[in-house]
Amino acid sequence: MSHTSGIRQAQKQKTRQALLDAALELLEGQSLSSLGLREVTRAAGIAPTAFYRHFRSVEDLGVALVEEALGSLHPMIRTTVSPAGEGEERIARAIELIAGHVDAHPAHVRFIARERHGGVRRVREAIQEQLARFTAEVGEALAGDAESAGWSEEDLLMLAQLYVDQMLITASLFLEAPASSPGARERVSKVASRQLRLIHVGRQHWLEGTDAAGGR
Amino acid sequence: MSHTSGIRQAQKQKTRQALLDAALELLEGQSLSSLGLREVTRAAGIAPTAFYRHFRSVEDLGVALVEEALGSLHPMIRTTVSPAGEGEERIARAIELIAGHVDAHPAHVRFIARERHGGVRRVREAIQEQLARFTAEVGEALAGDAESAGWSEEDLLMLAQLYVDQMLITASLFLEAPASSPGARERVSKVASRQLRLIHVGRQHWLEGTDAAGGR
DNA sequence: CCATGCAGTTAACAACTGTTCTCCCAAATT
DNA sequence: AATTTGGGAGAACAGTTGTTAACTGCATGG
Repeated sequence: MSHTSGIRQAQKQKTRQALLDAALELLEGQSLSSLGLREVTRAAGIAPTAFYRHFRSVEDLGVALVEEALGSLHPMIRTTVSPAGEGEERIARAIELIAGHVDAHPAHVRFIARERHGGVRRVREAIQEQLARFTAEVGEALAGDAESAGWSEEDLLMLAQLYVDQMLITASLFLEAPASSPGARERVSKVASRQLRLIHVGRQHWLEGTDAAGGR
Repeated sequence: MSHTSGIRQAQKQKTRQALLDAALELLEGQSLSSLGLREVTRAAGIAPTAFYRHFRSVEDLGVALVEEALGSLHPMIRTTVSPAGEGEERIARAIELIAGHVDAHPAHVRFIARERHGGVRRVREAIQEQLARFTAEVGEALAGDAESAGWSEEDLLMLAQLYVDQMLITASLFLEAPASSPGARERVSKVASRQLRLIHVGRQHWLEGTDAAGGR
């Protein structure tokens, strides 16, 4: 049996993490499909062959990175949609949360944005699966909101998808905005919050043209 | 001086196109940053060294592909926003146009979606530049619409950006929907049209909470 | 305290990469 | 008709790649 503690297991996970970290750093300047096994081990400071003790291939390493990156994104998305405060204030808080997360984990965000449509199928699928889960969660959170009264589950999901995609776009824009220039940051915030507001307005008047209003 | 016609020039452009075509096909299964020069020339049926007669590097080949891909996308985006017909019908036509374009040029669409956030900086920038131009054009088209009366130029641009991003997302979803399953196609169409409709509703009620209504 | 398990190393392999230089030959120019 | 031009081919280069095999040393379980 494998003890969860022990010097051995700890060391193994330590170099495993070193591999993940090294890969993530290298991936800021290239895509996963061009990331070499030797390249990663070199950056991590271990022999090429030791790689196989942790992953079967670079592709597997990529899938592990998806878990790591979207695991840290998980709590954020939930908080973003949390129904506290008035509309305008909620939007501002959501934007700040996104900006903060991009500042805290830029490499993770870049990795997801890049590999979401990237060249490695299994990684793409892993990201899609996680994002689908997020969308479902956001949908549930929206269902608990007073403004969602009368909404069909189908429409809630399409709105959730809109929100999730909008979050990713905004995150990627923050990533591109140079950290040195607060002006660029401010511009991204402004546009993103207006877009969220427009979606919010559309949400508020959504049922007016539907059967729920009594027409047909 | 160089004649624009002539057997020589024609042949050169023919093999140049063969390189672009071969690269585009290879890029369906990987990212540009992992595309090799020899790989491309092999698929195009020419010697590796002949590559340099057309491009300085694979990176340059990528930039040329951006021109080709977004050049063909150019007329589409314009038509999509064209202000003919009633709201609901316009949305349906826009979705059909996107679906049709994805069917006609799947590799181009995939390339743009993949490399927009991909690992090659100059290609990323080329795509960003073209998309910014599209956004500006869409903004102008929106300005000529009756529903845009009273809108600030700033808000028109943020709406245009929302539309352009939405188009790309929808296109990428069509790409992922297996061509064999018309059911998946139908589902993508349905969600996308509802999202467009929600944005449209938001657009119609945008000015209600603003200075233009007389408040403040 | 000894035997086992296993993370990590070293050496070697065939295959592949981008790039340079030299040559060829047909089209274009004179 | 003679000469220049330029797209393409061929060979060779120094590096790099993923993967294999056989090894070493140390934490672990009996």
